[in-house]
Amino acid sequence: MMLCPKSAYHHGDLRDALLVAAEEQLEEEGPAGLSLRKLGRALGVSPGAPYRHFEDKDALLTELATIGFRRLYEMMLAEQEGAVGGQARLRRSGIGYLKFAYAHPGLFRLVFGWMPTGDAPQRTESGDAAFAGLVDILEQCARENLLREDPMSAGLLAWSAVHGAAFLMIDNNLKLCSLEPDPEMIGNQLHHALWSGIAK
Amino acid sequence: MMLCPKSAYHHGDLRDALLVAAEEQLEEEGPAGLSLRKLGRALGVSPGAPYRHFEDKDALLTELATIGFRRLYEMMLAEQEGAVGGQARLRRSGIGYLKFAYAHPGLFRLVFGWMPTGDAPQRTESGDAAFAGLVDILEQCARENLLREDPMSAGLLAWSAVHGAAFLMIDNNLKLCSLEPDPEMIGNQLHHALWSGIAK
DNA sequence: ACTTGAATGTATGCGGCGTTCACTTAGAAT
DNA sequence: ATTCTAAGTGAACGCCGCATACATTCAAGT
Repeated sequence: MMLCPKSAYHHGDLRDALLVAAEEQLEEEGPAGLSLRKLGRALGVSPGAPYRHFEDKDALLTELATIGFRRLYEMMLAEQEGAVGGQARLRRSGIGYLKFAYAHPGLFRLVFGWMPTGDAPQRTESGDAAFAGLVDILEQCARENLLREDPMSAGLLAWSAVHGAAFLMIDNNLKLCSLEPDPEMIGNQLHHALWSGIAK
Repeated sequence: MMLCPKSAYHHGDLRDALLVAAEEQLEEEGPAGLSLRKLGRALGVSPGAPYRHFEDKDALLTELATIGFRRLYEMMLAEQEGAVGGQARLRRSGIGYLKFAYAHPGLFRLVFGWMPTGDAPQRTESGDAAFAGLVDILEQCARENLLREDPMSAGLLAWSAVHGAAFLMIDNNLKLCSLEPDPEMIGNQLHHALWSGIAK
């Protein structure tokens, strides 16, 4: 392992460098503006070099999406740290979801909105894990006898709501509701209405 | 207006033909796979011809997004036809939203997920109109004394939920909840949980 | 009917991109 | 020291977005 490359010829850690630079370009210019050649140029490497580490552009984006999904899940876990009770955990993990989307809108959109040629299996695995986390929380709620419905139905609504709010936030559509794009605030408001329903 | 072009030179209705063909390509290959040259080729016209009708590729996509937003709104209106009472209207228009996303996933993603260089004003207008429709329904609910919260808060949750469910549906993530991507069913389930809340 | 100007489509070319491939280099294993 | 392999080079191909100069058709206006 060569962490400090002395030779200009071999970069030493091109694969990781590509992923880091790719995420940066993704946030700045979207998936269309991301170019392997540009990445190579930015890292002082030839146009063909990235292909030693990724089969093609889709492969890089798929890996980025997989990493992004894992980081989203980690953010949800980190945010529930210390929360006790199913309701609090649900609220905090939703806020984690929104915080991630707000901090990394390009990556968030890549993870969900952009499917690199037919359901990459690794990405789906990450998704399974994240959803399993949500179900775990809702099952705790069920054990605590808090739920009106079965965990799956509640899970659909909870996930849909936070997922949709994340998109509305990063697409700057919240102004239609006269709301600021503040993950903490939106998350709390969402949770409140979700928990007790919108009807009398 | 020349609807049946006799001369091979002038297409006669290239602009509309481009939009139609573009939507087709969008659904088949996504916004990245959509190419003005390919559209020209498919319509038997030179590579530069589309630029007589659209300033650039972004302009075409922006127009497509604007049209898509309007059609989404129309589908929501059509679906509430005949429904009386705020609650029924809310449920039906949500189902219209989901039906549109399910029928035109590429267009739906374009409308929301893809922002062609900085907030095209027309697209935003269409969004305003659609959201105004939602607010109208919720204000009717408020007049009927059905709502626990103010219309805006309820609107945030309702829109978020249906928006998120639409994305989960077209990204084929509903299988994580063991649910079929059936707009009518999902819409009803969502509405039920939304209306009464998930908690006891 | 004739002219004229605008609208529409063609031909061509530039630079960037994804991708491939034959070649070179550097470092590790023997 | 030799060999083997992973990593990078540089040139090439075709496609793309886009710009420009040119050609053709249509619709008035006289």
